[in-house]
Amino acid sequence: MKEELTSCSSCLNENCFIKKHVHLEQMKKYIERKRSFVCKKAQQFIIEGAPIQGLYFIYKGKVKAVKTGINGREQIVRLTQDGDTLGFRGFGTSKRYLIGAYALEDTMLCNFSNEDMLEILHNVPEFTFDLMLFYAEELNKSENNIRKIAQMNVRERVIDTLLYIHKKFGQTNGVIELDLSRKEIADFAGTTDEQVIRVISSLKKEALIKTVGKKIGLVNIEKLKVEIIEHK
DNA sequence: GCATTAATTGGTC
DNA sequence: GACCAATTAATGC
Repeated sequence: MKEELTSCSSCLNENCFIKKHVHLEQMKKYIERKRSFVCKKAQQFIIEGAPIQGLYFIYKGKVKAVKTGINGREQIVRLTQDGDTLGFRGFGTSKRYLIGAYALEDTMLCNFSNEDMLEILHNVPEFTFDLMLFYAEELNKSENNIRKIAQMNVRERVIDTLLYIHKKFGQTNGVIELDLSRKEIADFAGTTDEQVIRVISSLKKEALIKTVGKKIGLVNIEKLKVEIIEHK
């Protein structure tokens, strides 16, 4: 992971917490102290259980956050992209990261140290307020995910994750802009890769989706939405 | 082009 | 619906 220069002033991520408050005078000194680096595709930059080294912000790229479960099975708990925040779950209360994080493509990251983050939380109320709203929203999302995994069947869960990654990462040239393996879709939907493959091939037969190599494209989004509408 | 890895399919429990 | 095995497709080097 080599060091790289990313400047907040030229950053285009309007949804980034740091960027949102970069105009505040108190933020200046922290921004100067931030560290940034590039993480290559498939590399891990947060290790579950390792000591917390501050908060990460994605400058550009895509990342999965995972929790390791029983007999080594992984659960993808979050997928993130430009401007998103990582490592906030254990922040403040835990000394160690509660998740692991892997780059899904070459990703440029910004990192603020623990000390700086704590100082920001104490000194910049606008920032703290926004972060609190963010936590509330994230809590709601994760509760929704619990419900989905508990109540939806496999087909519905796969459709749901396809719709989710489609919405979050978009689709160009008819395929979703995110390189997830079938295994990773399974880790997200809480099932196995074989199940995912089976759902994908029946959806393909029904002409609701299409595949180009390992890439997936949604063809009939409305029909897919109808299938899971009662779980919304 | 070969070797490794991922996707797919079929079968068993 | 998970786990296993065999085949085929894709990808790295």
